[in-house]
Amino acid sequence: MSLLDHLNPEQLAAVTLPNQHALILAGAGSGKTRVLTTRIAWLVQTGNVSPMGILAVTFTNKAAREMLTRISAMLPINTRGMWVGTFHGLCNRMLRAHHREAGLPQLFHILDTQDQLAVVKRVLKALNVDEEKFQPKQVQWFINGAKEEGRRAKDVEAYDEFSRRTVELYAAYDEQCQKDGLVDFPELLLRCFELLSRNEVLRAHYQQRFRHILVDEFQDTNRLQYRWLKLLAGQGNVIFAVGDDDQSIYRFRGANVGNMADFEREFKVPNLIRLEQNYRSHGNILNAANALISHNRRRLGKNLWTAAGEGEPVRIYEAQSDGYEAHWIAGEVQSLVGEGYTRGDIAVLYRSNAQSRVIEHALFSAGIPYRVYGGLRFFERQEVKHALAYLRLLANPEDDSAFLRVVNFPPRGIGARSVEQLQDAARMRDASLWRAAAQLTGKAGVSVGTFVRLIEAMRAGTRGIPLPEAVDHVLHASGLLEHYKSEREGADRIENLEELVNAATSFVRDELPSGAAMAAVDATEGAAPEAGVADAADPWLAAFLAHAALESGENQAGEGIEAVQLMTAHSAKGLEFHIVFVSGLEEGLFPHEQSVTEEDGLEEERRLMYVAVTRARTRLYLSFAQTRLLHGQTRYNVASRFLDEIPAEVQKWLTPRGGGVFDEGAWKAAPPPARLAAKAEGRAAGGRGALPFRIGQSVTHPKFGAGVIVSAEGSGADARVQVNFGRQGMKWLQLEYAKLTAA
DNA sequence: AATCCGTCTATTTTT
DNA sequence: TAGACGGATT
Repeated sequence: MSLLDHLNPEQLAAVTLPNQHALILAGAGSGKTRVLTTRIAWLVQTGNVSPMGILAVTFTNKAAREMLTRISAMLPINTRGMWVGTFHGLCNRMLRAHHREAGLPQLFHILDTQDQLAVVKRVLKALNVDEEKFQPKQVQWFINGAKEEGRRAKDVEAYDEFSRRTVELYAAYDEQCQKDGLVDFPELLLRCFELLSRNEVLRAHYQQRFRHILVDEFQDTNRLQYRWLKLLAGQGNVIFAVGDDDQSIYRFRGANVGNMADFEREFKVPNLIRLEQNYRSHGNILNAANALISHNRRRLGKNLWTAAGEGEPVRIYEAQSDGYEAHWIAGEVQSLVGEGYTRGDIAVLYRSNAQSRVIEHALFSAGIPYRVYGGLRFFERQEVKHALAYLRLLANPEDDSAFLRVVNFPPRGIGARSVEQLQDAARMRDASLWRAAAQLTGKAGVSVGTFVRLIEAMRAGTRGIPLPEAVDHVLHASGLLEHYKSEREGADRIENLEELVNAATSFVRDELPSGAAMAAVDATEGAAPEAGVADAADPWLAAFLAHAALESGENQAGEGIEAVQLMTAHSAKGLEFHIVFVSGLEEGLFPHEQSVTEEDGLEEERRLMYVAVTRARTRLYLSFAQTRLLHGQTRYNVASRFLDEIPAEVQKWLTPRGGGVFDEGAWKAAPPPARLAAKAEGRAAGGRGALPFRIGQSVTHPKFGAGVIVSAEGSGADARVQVNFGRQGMKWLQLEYAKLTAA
C-alpha cells in the first residue's frame, strides 16, 4: 500500500534521505528509476515539498516520459507544475518564457545537428572560406565543444593562425544564428545558463522555486550541464543525483564522469548510497561483469550481487570468420526459439554499426525476423524536414535557413544564381532573404515572386485553423505531396508526410493536459490560446516545431513485431534482454583500435563491454571471429582482452578454447552462405615455397603469446611472417629464428 | 534539373 | 566493400 513497500534497505535509505545533497551510485539493474521516481513521490506525499518545487532532469525524452508516467501512477495528485524533462527541453522552456531577457525572438527555432551543419556551411561559403582547410564538420565540432565548455567565441583562447580563424568562424556562425533566430542544441544550454547567471531576478525566482533538483544518468552530464545544475541549486536547494560511473560511455560527446567526484567534493555531499543489488541478471553474468570492470583503475567502486542463483555459464564461441559467426548466431537463435524463447527476448549487440550487415544477412537467410536499431528517425527524414521548413517560414519569415531549404524545393526554377542574387541583395540591405525576395522586382524576380506569393498564400490559408489542418494545407500547397507522387521511391515519403499530420494531431491532443510545451510558449504571454487553433504568431505551431526539433521521433517503424533486436552496445544501455549475444569481441574492434592508445579510452571501452554484458538476464553469449571483412579487406584478429578478464570459472567454451583447431565436420554440416564461406578461406601464403604456416592461422610465440598470422613473404631461410599479437602489437618474424608454434 | 562518375572515407549518439 | 558527396556532364 505504501510507496515504500518492496524497497530494499539501500533503496529505502535513498528514497527517504533528509533534505541534503545525495549521490546515488546505482549499478546496472539496481532499480535506479524506481528510486528516483519514488523519491519524488515520497517528497510530495510527505508534504516536504509541493510538486511545483521539483525539477527532474534526464537525457532522453523517453526517460523523461517514463519518469512522469511512473510518478503519476504513484501519486494521486497530478504532476502539473513539476518540471520533468531533458536538459534541452527544460532550457527551451525557460528560454521561451523569457525570450526577451535571453535576447531571442519568441519563435526562435531549434537547429538539429544536420541543420546546424547546413548553417555552418552557409557561413563558410559567405566568408569564402576554403572548405578543405576548414572542414564544416570540424568547425561544427569546434563550436559545440566550446559551447559545452561554456565558452563564447570571445572566451576562446587561440594561439595560432588556424584556431584564430576558427574562432572567427565561430563568431560569424553565432551572429548568423542570432540574425535568423536560430538556436542549436548546445546553445539552448549555454543561453539558458547565461540568462540565469546574468539575470539575478530570474535566478532568484527559479532558485526559490526548485527546492529539489533530481538528476538521472549523472555520469553523462557535461561541464556546462553541471554548471547549470549548480546555478539552479544555489545555496539552499537540494540535488539528488543518480548515476553509475561504470556505465559512462559518452565521453566522446562531452560527458564528464569527473562530475560525479566533483559533485561529491564541491557540494560536500553528505549522503552517498550504493545500490548494488541487481534484479536483472543471474550470478554468473554478474561475476563476469564485476571481474571485467574491476580492471578499470579510476572507479568510485561498486560490486553487483544478486539473490537469484548462479544461473548458466557465459558461453563463448570462436568463429573462423565474421560470416561463420553470424551464421552460428542465426542457428543459435533458431534453437532458442525452439526452446520457447520469443525472438523479442533476444538481442545481438556489436561495437559498430557496420557489423550488423553480416548478421542481418545470416538472419535473413535463416528467415528470422529482426529489427535493427539506429538510422534515420522520423523528424530527421528529408521530406519531413522540408515540410517543417515551410512551417518554419510561416512562423518566422526571417529564418534564412528554412528559406534556403524550400525556396527551390520542389524545383520551381529558382536556381543557384537566383539564390545568390537574393543573398547579395539581402546582405546589402542587411535584411533576411525573405525580405529581399519580397522586395525584389523585375528580372530574376518572376519565379521568386511566385514563391513569395505562394508562401503568403500559405500563411493566409493556415491562419486561424487547427494545427493538423494547417500542416495538411502546407503539404498540399507547397507541392511536396505532388512532387513525391511523381518520384519513383516517393511512396514512403508521402506516407511520412501523412504521418506528420498525425504527429500534429497527437501533439495537439497530448500537449493539452500536461501543457509543458505550451507553457514554454505562453508562460509570460498571458492567456492560453484556444485549443489547437493557429494564429498569426501561432504558439501551437511554434511549440510543435520545438517538439519536432527536440524529440527526433521513434527510431524505426515495426516496433511491435516479434523480432530479434540488433543494436550497438551504446544503444543497448538502459535495456535488458533474456538472451544477449555480444559479437565481434576482437582486439581492434572491441576494444576499438582508436580507443586503446589512451588509458581513458580503453577504460571507456571496458565500461561499454560492462554495459553490454549487464544487459543479459539469463543467458550471455560472447563471440569473436578470426577473420573479418572490414573496409573491403580481410583482417585477422585475436580475441578481445575482455574475454581474458572474465573469470574462467564462469566461462563455457562452445568451441575448443584458444581456437585454431576446428571440427571440419561441424562446418560441413552447417555451411554459411557461399559468398561468405569463400571470403572466410585463408588464402595460401604467397605461393613461393610451402610455409609451415597458413595465413589466418593461430600461433603461439614464447614471448608475445597468442597471435594470428596476417601475411607472409619470402621462402626458405628468408621466410618471414607478420603476426598480429593483439596487445603486443603487430610483428614481423623471421621463421628461421622465431620459435613459433601452431596454437 | 537530373544523372553520372570519380573520390574519399571508414567508432560510439542524444538533444 | 559500400555509401556519401561534390563536380561535371547531359
